[in-house]
Amino acid sequence: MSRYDPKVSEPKWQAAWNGAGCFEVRAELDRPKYYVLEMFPYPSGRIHMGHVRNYTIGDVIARYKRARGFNVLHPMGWDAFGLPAENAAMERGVHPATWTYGNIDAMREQLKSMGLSIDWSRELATCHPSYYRHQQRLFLQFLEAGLVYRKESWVNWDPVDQTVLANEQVIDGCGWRSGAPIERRKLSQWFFRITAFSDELADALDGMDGWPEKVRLMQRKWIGRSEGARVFFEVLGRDERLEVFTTRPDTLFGASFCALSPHHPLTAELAAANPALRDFVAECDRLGTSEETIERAEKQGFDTGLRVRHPFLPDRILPVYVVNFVLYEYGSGAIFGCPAHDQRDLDFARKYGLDVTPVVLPTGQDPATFEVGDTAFVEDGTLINSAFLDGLDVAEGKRASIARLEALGAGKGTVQYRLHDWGVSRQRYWGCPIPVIHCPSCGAVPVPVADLPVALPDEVDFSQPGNPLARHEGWKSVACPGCGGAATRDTDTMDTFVDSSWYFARFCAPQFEEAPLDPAALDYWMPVDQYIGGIEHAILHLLYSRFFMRGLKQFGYSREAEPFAALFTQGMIGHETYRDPDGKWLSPDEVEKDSDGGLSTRDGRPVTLGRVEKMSKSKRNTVDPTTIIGNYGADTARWFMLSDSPPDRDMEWTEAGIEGAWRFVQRLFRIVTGAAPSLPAAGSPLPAAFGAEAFALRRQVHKAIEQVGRDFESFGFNKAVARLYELTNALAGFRAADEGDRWALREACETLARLGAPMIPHLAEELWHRLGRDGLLTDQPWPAFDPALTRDESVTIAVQVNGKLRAKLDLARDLDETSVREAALAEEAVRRHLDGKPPRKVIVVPNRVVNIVA
RNA sequence: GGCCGCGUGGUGAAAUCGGUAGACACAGCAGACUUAAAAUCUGCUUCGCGGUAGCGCGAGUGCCGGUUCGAGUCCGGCCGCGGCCA
Repeated sequence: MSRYDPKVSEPKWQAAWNGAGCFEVRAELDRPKYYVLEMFPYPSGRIHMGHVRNYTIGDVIARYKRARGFNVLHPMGWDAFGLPAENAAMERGVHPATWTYGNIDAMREQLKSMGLSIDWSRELATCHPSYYRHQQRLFLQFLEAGLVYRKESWVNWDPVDQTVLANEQVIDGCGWRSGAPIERRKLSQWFFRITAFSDELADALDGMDGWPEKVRLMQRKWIGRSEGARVFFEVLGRDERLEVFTTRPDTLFGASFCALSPHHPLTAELAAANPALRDFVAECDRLGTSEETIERAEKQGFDTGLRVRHPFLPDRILPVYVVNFVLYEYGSGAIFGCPAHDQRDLDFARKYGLDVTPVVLPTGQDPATFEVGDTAFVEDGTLINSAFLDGLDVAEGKRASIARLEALGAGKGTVQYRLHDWGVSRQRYWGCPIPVIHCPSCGAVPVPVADLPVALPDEVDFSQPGNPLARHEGWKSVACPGCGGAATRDTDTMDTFVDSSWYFARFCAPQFEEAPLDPAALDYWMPVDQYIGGIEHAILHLLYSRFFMRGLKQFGYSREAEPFAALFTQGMIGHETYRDPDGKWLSPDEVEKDSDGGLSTRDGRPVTLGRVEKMSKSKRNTVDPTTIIGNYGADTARWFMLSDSPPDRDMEWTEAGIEGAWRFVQRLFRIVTGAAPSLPAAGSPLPAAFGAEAFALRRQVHKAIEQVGRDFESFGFNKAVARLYELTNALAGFRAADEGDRWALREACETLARLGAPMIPHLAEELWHRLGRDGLLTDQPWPAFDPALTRDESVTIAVQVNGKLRAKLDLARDLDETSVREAALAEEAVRRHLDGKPPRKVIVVPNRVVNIVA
């Protein structure tokens, strides 16, 4: 018998789908839509296993929903701007555009070989002027709406990439891409006013039940809404007040000092006249801006000599320090320190010998003896030593303190967020140019819409570090659109997160030219019904997209404020790691398994097996999807991806696993094609009667239809795989003897193909064809199950004595309780365990269990 | 340190509403076919004890306790792993 050859079948069916235009869709208002989207890839040049998993999951959903009658939008594009293209230009002298478009061509071919049900007519690349032109238009609309602004600000400067990074792109004080330690610099930057939506972005999370709770929590924390108060302290000898922010106005009576951020304006003013303070600030700067580093660093302060007056106690005078643990970006950049109830303040107070007065008493403690040692008391309790607040709890104390501050004009209740506005200026070439012209007399002037796009110049010089656009005089110099005078373009480009903040909306009408987005198309397709991608984008990309969507709504492009109705985050793919005797990492194809299970290199040196880790170039434990698809075909790769591990969990790629999937693909082909010649003609009428075997097979078939459908709806692909294994096993052991048997066998074979189609689409088409069916299986609706066949008429009931299984009964479904009880008590094993005594109690759970209490 | 998630055979896992723990697969073992190997097919495979065997008994879902006729599932405490935040 011939083997299934994916090298022949897969291109054949891909061509057939392509020729029939199966996946090219348009808005059809009378049909329900379903928009499936996987996070679009960065065109690095090759797909990796993470992509295979991501796009396989999405494709199963897309194909399943399509069979279920939905008008499915499943597009693909390229997140094509970004630094690697420039690195390639610097290292290899290839133009970023050439490099990027070449990579896109290569990866498109790889993705196509997976047999994905993608509407390729909608393909877009963010680096193409036909895309970024619209992005520039959107930028100007955000600008007009006051949602984009320019300000001087401290930035995280990546000295290796020579660019600015957003706070969230700084990880452990280092650039997220380069890994280089970050420096602080002050630059003029463009910002998206994401904080205009802080409350809304946080509040809307509550209703987003299609998102994992984990991601919603991460976003909520990122936004970091906290309620507190601004408190004004009178500065002695100066005609000004120091404003501090606190989340604990209830602890004001425990204040023993005030502290300024090294970047507070007052610090700068004092430092101008004080070299020692200047040195201290410089030392703080070396810490970087990472909150974690700052938190871990030893608390240090510098007494400015300034003194302030306590707002409630005119006689209480507090010292003002500049400290290394207060962030200028958060709150007002100044705090009051209450050592007894804040750990950082306590560490600081102990170091500098400041007063520690407890003002919150833990429940059950005696105020006369309660003392704070090395650990601040941060929980709820009763306020003491606090005049009019005494006796209140923390929440009441906050309210009362704020009320008094407001009455005295010494403060105000306020809400603070951790979220900052989104700085998007990047000093790079390969990004979307910011469509603004700087004129000496008119200031920052938007590029007129008619002049868009502001296209990137082709001629660029990458021989020096820094931004080639800033050195490109021919491109930079323009006439001011306002006054006509000599002016220069903004030479920064946008953070690539801007590109990915609206691509999903552009997919709705990617060729629409009049405007960035077609409101009618968005109205039909948006929101994305199912978004699928990695957890690493849980905060930034998803939060920026949610912000952008609110802008798009405001500009009338969208009626929806949320882009993604449901989100699924897939797990990572791991692989064993290997090292040679020198400790160097080895790739899986450099390692051989000996007959006794030991590992060695091809030249016979011993190999140390390391633990399973996420596939990465540095550990060399990657497996190339092209090789896998070349050797086994796309269906085998897809099948293994979906088997065994639930898709949200990390999975391990193994040789044995892919071999097992390959064997299944072959087995399924063998069984179905082996049975095909003996089957009744396709579409033969239902026989009048079935034998017991055929009836049992039909039951299993219809149960599988019900279960696999349910599994797909709930992302239980591993369970769907298990059901199809079961069905295949049943089919393999089935011997058809009469016409009814053969009819049931055809039904089983066809069902197997149809249920498997979303996961192994090429093989399913091949089987459908070999079973004598015309047309494409891809165009077939999802099979319906007969509810009469999914309910067994007899059930197995477990009989327990004192909760322990003693017997099993095969009884008619829904048999009356008395009969079930009798049957259970009549069991020999039950009688043995009852030891002749009457049962004390018998619990009968219909169709499931009988528990006899002895 | 805080918050969240997860702990089930040799391995990945399943158990949908508190009701037969281990479906399905991988790996392993035994057998059939074959000159042989591969492939394929059949069977076994949670652990312990007893029995020639069918089978019986006991234990068992990280640990300790609780609720319940009945707990992998619910509750409390602990331990371990992972993630996020600090």
